[in-house]
Amino acid sequence: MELEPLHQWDLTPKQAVALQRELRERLDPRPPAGLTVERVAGADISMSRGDVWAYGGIVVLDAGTLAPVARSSAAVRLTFPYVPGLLSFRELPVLSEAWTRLEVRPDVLIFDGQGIAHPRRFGLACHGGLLFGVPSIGCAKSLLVGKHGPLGEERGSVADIIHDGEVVGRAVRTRLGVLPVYVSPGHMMDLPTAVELVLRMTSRYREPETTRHAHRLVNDVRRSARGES
DNA sequence: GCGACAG
DNA sequence: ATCTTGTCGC
Repeated sequence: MELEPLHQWDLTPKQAVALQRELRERLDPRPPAGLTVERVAGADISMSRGDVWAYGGIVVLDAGTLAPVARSSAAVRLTFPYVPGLLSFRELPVLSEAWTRLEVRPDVLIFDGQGIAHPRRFGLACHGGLLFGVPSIGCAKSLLVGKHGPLGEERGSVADIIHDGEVVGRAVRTRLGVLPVYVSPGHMMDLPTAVELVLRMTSRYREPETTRHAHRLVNDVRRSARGES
C-alpha cells in the first residue's frame, strides 16, 4: 500500500511525546460515512532476546469467512527503546515497511496495543491508523491506563475503561470464562464499532483472528530468518 | 518520593 | 516482546 511519511523516526523520547500531542489533533474519531467492512487486517511484530532485528507483519482476512486473503512482512533494525506510552515509535517503522509491501487494502486494521486508551490519547493504533490512512482499532491484552468495573462471564460482556474521567475504551469478554481484551478506537473509528468488529473477528480464542494470524506470521518469519526450525 | 507501566 | 518448567483442564 501507499504510505506518505508523517514525520521522522529519529527522535528522542521527549520529542516523541511532543509529537504525540501534535498528531492527536489530526485524529478522526468517526468511521468513514457508509463504511462497509469486507476485509480486516491484523498487525504484529516479533523479536529475539538480544537481537537488534524486529520482524513485522500484516495479515488481511475476509471479514465474512475469517480466511486470510493477503499478507506481508518486513525486517528492520530496532532503534527506539520500549518505553510505556511510546510503543508506536518502536513498532511502526517495521510495520510501515510491511504496509508498503501489502497489496490488498483492508477496510480496518487492528493493532496489538492501545488506541486512545493512552495517557495522551495517542496509542499505537492511533498513530498507525493516521500514518497508513486507514480506520484502526487497538485491541490489547492488558491495560496501559484506566480502570474498569466487573463484567459478565459470557462472550460479549463489556465494561467501560475510564481514565481521567473519560471513557477511553472497553474491556470486552470475547469468550466465556477468559480474561477480557481491551478495545479502544484508533483513527477514523468509534468505540461501538471497534467493539463490534473485535467481536466479529473473534471465534474460538481470546484474541481476534487478525491478531493471531499476524502473530503466527511474524514468529514464522523470525525463525526462518534466524535459521531455526 | 513511590508505584504503575501496551509490547 | 522474549525466556522457560511445570501444571491445569478439556
